[in-house]
Amino acid sequence: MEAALELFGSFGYHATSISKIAKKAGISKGLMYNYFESKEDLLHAIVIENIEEHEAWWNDIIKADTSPFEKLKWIIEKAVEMVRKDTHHWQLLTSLAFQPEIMKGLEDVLGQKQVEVMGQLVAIFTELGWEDPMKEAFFYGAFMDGMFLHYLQMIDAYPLDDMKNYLLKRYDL
Amino acid sequence: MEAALELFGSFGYHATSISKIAKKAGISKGLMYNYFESKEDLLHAIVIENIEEHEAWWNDIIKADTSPFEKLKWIIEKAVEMVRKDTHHWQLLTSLAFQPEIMKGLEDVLGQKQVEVMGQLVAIFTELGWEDPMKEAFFYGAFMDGMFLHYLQMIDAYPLDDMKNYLLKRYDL
Amino acid sequence: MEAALELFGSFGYHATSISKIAKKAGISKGLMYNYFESKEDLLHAIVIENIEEHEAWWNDIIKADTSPFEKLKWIIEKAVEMVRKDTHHWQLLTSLAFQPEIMKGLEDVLGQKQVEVMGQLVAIFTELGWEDPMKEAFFYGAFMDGMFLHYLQMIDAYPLDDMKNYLLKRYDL
Amino acid sequence: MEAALELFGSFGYHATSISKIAKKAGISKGLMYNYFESKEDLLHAIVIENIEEHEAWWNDIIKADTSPFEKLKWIIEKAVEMVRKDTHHWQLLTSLAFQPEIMKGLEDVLGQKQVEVMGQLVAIFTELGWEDPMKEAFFYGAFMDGMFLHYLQMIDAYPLDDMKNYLLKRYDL
DNA sequence: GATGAATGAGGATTCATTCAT
DNA sequence: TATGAATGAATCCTCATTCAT
Repeated sequence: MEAALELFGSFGYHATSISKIAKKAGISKGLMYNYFESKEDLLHAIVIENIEEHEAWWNDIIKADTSPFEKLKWIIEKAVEMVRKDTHHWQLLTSLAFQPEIMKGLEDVLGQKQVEVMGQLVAIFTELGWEDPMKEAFFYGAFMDGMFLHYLQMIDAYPLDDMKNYLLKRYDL
Repeated sequence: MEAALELFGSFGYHATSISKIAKKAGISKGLMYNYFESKEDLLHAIVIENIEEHEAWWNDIIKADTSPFEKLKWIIEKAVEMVRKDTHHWQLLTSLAFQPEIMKGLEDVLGQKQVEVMGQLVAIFTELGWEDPMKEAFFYGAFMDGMFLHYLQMIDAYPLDDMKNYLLKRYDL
Repeated sequence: MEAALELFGSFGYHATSISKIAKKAGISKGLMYNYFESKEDLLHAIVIENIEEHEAWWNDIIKADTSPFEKLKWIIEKAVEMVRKDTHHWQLLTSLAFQPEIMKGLEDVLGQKQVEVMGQLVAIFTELGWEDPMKEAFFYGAFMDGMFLHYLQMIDAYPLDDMKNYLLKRYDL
Repeated sequence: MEAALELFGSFGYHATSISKIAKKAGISKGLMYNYFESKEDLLHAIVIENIEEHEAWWNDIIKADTSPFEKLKWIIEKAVEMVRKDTHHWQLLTSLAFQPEIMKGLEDVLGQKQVEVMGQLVAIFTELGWEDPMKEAFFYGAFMDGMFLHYLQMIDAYPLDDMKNYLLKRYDL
C-alpha cells in the first residue's frame, strides 16, 4: 500500500502498473492479489485507510472540550501538517477527483464524509459568529484546497506557512 | 481536439483511447495520425490551444488602459465565465497536475506562463496598495483554483457566484 | 474460426489459448479482437455457425415432400456424413456438454433447437406407426449420440457404417 | 478426491483450481501436494479409483456362476445404478474424452480396460446366440453411453428407466 | 502432517501506432 | 485526405506449485 500510494500519487492511478508497484514493494506481481482483489481494490484500501486516519484526528478535535477558536486553529494547523506529511495521498485524491468510475464504490463514503465535515465547519463558523457561516465554510474549503493544490505542485517553492498564517489571522487565531 | 478534450476531461487521459476519440469525432483512427504525431501530441495541442486562448483575453485585460481596480474586476469576472464554459479543460488540467511525464515538453511553457501571470498579478496588487502584494497574489491564486476545483466537482451545487462576490468585495470592486 | 474450432475440438476450450489460435490462424493475437469481443464470443460464433449449418439441411429434409421413411433415411445418412466431416465441432460440443458457464447465452438457442428437433423426430416416428414415438425418439437420440461419441474417439477404428446400417435396418430403410 | 471429483465434474478440469478444491475439501492448498504430485496426478488418482471400483463389480458379475442372460441383466441394472450415483465421475470422463494431453499416462490403462470389457461383452453376446456379437457389442456400447450422456445432461427430465427397459426387452431379460 | 505466503509463467485483453490501399 | 485491418507490447489477473515454518 505504501509503494502503491507513492506511485499512484506521483504518476497517477492508470499510469502505474501492478508490475511497478510490486517491484517497488519488493514482492512478486502475484502476491498483491493475496491481499487485494484487484488494482482498484488496492486503491480503495489506500483511500479508505487515509480517510480513516484523517477522520480520527478530525473527530478528536471536533469532540474536544474547547472553544471554537481553539478548534479551528487546531484544524488548520493539523491540516497543514498533514498535507506536508501525506503528500502522495493528496496528489492521488486530486488526480482522481474527476474520474468517478475508478472511485465507484467509494463515492458514498466520500460524499457522506464531505457532508459531515461541511456541517461541522458550518457549526464552528456559526459559533464564531459569522453572518453567513455556510458561505464562510465554502470560502474556507476553497482556500484550503487551493492552497494545498498549489503546495503539492510547488512544494518547497510554496509559502505554505504564510498562507496558513493568513487564515489564522482571518479568524483572529 | 474537441472530442478528445471532452473525453480527456471526463474520463482522464489514460482512460481515454484513441478509438473512442475517433468514434466521437466521427473520423477514423488513422486520420488522427495525419494531424497529430501521437496521443500525447494531441493532448499537448489541446492544452496549448487553450493556453493561448486564455492568454489572449488575459493580455487584452493587462494591456487595457484602465485602472487596476477595473482590471482585477475584469479578470475575476472573465475567469469565472471561462471555468463555466471550459469545464472539460479545467478538469483535464487538474487531473494532469500530478502526472509530469505526460506533460513533459509543456512544463517549460506552462511554468513560464505561470511566472508571467504571477508577476502581473503582483503588479496589480502593488498598484492597489497591498502591503504584501506577493502574498496576496498567492492568496488570490489559491482561492481561485480552490473555488474552481470545487465548482468542477459539484457544478450546479456550488455557490460559484457567492464565492466570486466574496472576492469582489475583498477588493472593493 | 476454423483454426479455433480445430484447437477447441482437439484440446478443449480452456486448454486452447488465444495465442495458439492466433498462431495457427497466422494472425496476431490482437487481431482476433477486431472480429470477436472475447474468447467466449469466438466460441459462440463457431457454435452458432455450425448450428445454422445443421439447421439448414435438417429443415430441408423436414420440409421435403417425401415419405417419413425417406426423411428418416435421409436424416440418418446426412448425420453420419456430417459427423465424419465436422469432427472437431462434435468433439467441441461434447466436451462442452457439462460446462454451462461457458455456454451461457447459448443455452436458450440450443435448448429450443433441441426441443424443436425432438418434436420433429416424434412426428416422424408417429407417422411411421411406432407405438410409443416419444420413447423411440429418445432411443434414436441416445444411439445416435453414443455412436458419434465412440466414433469421435476411435475414428477409423470404429465401424460407423455398420452402426448406421443397424439403424437403417431397424426402420426398414 | 471427493471434492475434486465434484468440482471437476461440474466445472471441468481446467476451470477448477486447486484453491477451490482445497477450500471445498476444507484443507490447505499445500496439503494437497503431500498426497498428490500435481493437479494432473490428482485427476489420475480419481479416474483410477473409479475405474477400479467399476472393475470390481464388473468382474464380480463376469466371474459369477450364472447364465449370460443373468449376467447381462445384472450389468445393465448395475450400470444404470452407477450412473445415477456417480454423476460427477461420468461428467468428468465425458468432458475429458477429447483432451488426450490431460489423460496422458492413463490412455494405456483405459484403452486396455476398454478392450477387455469389449471382449467380455462379445463373449456374452456370443453365448446369447447373436449372429454378429461384435456388432451387437458396439451397438450396446453406443446406446449405453448415449443414454448416459443424455441422462447426465437432463437428469430428472430423462426417461432413464424407460431406456433401460428398452434394452432389457431387446435381450428378453 | 499441515499451513498459507510467495512465486512467476502464462492467459485474456487493450490500445497506440503503422501502413497498404 | 481518409480508412481500418493489422500488429505487438504492455496490462491486469490467475493459478499450479514451492517451501519455510
